[in-house]
Amino acid sequence: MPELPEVETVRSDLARLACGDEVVEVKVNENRVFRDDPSGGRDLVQMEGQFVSAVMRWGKYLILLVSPDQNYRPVQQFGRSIIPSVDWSDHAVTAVLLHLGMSGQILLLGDRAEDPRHLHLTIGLSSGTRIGFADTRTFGRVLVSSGMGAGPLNEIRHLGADPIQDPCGADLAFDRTSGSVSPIKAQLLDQGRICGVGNMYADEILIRAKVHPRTPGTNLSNRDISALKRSVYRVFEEAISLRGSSLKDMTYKDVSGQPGMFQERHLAYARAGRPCLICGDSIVKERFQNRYSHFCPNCQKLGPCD
DNA sequence: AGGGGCACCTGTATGC
DNA sequence: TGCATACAGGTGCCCC
Ligand SMILES: [Zn+2]
Repeated sequence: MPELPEVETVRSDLARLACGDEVVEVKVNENRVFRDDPSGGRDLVQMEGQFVSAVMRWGKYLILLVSPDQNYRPVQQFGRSIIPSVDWSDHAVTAVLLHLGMSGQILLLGDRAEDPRHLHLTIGLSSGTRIGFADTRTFGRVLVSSGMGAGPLNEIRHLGADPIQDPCGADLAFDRTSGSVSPIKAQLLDQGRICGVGNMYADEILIRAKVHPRTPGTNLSNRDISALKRSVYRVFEEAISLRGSSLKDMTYKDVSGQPGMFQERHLAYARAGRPCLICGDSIVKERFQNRYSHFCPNCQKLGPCD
């Protein structure tokens, strides 16, 4: 599943492939990807003839900046705090937002005869490169942002701190954690507090911090909060360097179809019944809010008394 | 206000 | 073999 490290891997590959290229052709095969786009995809088609200025990311959203000016580049293209602070109101720039949902893939396409199934959208570039958006479960979506100017894009205004993009991302993200009774895992999954964490990385963060997923925020010590912050960085930085996690189902692969390698470092996710790599006890799998949590009942205790 | 529940979707795996 | 069911889960919306 594409979460922050997978989307970041796609972002950096796509930036290398597409920056400076002209959008020659936009082809739409499946209108449902535009269900949240006010123009139903027409605005994207009208970008033919414009140029890719940058490929950015906030949480699990990919952000393509497209401009009629071939030489325009946003000031902080490779820096941090891009979305909240850069003022591009003096440029003719449009942001295209892509969310991969559960099974969305950005793919570097080859021969047309070998196009994959569920290819909903293709973007042809002047270099000859064809970029595809394929998505079997169709939870992914694409939309052209309505508002550019100072401050965040309207459509992702609700997102909280991005722990990698924001200089103090994890500090910002955890400032309200111990004031809420919500289970810590629900707080990690809340994109309005910290964005980019999904079910898989939530479990990997929690087991490294030795915190039980159902611990209410109000029961967390300062030590727990510090451990959680450190785990967020540890997990995301290592997962990005290993190009994300690809499981058996291969719902995530990179733009060239290659798997990531962070799944080999998993301590909890998809390891139910196998030994905890810290203490040897069996990892358990437990229903949690329409998903599953994977954790070690010995390393991650719920209360002070058990 | 904020938290819980659910719809959306389809390929794969499992059970009878 | 075939049909039914479970499962994977991010997001947004409804409801309390
Ligand atoms: Zn353990």
